[in-house]
Amino acid sequence: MPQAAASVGAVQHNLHVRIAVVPGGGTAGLLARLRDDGTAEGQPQHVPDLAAAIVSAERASAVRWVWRSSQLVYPALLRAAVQVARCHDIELTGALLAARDGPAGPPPEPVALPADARQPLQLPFETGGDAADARRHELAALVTAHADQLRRIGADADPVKFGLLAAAESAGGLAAAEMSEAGLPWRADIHDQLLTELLGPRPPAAAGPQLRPARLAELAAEISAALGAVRPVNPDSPAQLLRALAASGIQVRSTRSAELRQIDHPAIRLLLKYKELARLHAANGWSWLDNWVTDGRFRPEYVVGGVVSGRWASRGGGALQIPKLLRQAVVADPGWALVVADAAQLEPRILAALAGDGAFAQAANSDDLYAAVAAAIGADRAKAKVALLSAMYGGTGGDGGQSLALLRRRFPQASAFVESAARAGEGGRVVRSILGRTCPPPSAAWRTLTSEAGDPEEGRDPAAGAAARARGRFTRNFVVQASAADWALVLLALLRAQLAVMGPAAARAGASPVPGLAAGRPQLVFFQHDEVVVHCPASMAGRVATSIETAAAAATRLVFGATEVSFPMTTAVVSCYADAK
DNA sequence: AACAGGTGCGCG
DNA sequence: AAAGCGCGCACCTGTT
Repeated sequence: MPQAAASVGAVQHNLHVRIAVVPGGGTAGLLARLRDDGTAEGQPQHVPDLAAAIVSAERASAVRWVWRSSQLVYPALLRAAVQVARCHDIELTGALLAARDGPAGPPPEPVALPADARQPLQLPFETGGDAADARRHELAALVTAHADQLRRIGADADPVKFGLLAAAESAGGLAAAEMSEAGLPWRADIHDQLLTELLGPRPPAAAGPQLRPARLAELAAEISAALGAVRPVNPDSPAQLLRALAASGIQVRSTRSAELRQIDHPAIRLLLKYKELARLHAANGWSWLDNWVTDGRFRPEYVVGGVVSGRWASRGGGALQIPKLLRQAVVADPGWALVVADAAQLEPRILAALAGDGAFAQAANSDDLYAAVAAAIGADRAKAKVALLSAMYGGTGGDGGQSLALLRRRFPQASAFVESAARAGEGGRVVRSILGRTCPPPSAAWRTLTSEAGDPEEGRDPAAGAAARARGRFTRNFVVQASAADWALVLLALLRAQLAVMGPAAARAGASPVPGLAAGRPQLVFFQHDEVVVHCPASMAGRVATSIETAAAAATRLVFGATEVSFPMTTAVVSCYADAK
């Protein structure tokens, strides 16, 4: 399928014409064509209309745009309805290299920037020689930094994989900006109705932000009464609550829901209900709606590589912690559909592919990995799942300890793989993901604590052993979580490329819901670790679903080469997000 | 009034 | 049901 072949190019970092870009001076910009070694070819070119220059260069050939940061440069282009196929993001790639090389590594060569560089394309008019000079210097610094990064990628122990990581991370930066621009379809009316049903009518703003909605006020009063408290207890205050619970004979160490659920008491039932509703009100109530949803779209800001493992984080709006309840408010536009796909049981499958454990890979070739593992060790599915998660996260196994032992015996190589990562972490070493993302080194405080002489298990600060084991759990998990993030990122990059070459649906499928982005085209609108959501004309949903399958298979091949392990996607075409599985 | 740290809970 | 890992955010409380 030519489409798939084209999309693989999206994450191969060395196949395209590279052009360095410095925007600035109103709609203008400065361009420099680069040779394979990253040096500039000829003189920098000043273009009065950067957006137009980018569009025409993209039409002429396959370009990888080299710029400081998609986060800075790309939103303005998107608002001008310009999408690019691929880029080299200096900041994101620099972070990957810095994590790999550490403080002792080559000094990062920062791109020297004028003070106004954080607002690209904002200056309405060319302001004369000084600004133009600054941009020429910025371009020179950019070209130098890029050449340095290419050299350092090439010097990696596995330059192909690390180059793939840099390309995928850069593609992630483009996808993140596009997703923020497109926004997740969000029906404020449905959200508001849900809040009103659960909490009571929205308190008038004049009453002040501290006023509880009716249902919460009612529950708070009932909790105080049920605890026989003389003065009203604020259920939002763990300290007050702990005292009031103790006074009525309820002994708990904390006020966590998990602990309270063990207790059978009328006040506790009310309290658990209060906590659930208060959380909804505080985190995703009317003020969230006011702040984050406009024109029927939720537009969060994603932080690509914001988690050390390479997962994305988000800034504001809690985009990656949207409660499942509120998926009811995520509804496709009329005539459009949501294609929701998540990678089933991703992390244990990743471990299977990483560890090269034949028996485990065979189990991971099943649609239900946990069931296959259960059959292999002769335990029930629930126990097998707990044991497997314990093996990946460093848990003690609890009452699943026996299953954990069976797991070690039946899948020795997979066990050894995570154990070895744990030992590395305990010893203060760093570990890397399959594509070469590197975990942070231990802090100076950790080194001081753990480096005291003596037997690791006795005769020293017990906190040292605890700290070493905690780091072991971190690195044990890192190799799996970060490799899963690698795989998901490559999938995202490939999918994005496939969607971009899908022609727009027939005009009558409806107008684009996103002015500025190509009309009638499928749009990525959400990415949450191992799950993607595409908003597309309903007539294209089948093709989008197929693209996701194709992208998953291609990602597996690029990241792991030939492997027996399968990575099935659970895909649903729905009009409401809540209806997906 | 602003800030830091602790607590708690949503998501994967 | 939580447990092991990774996050962001809101609220409370004590301090500056």
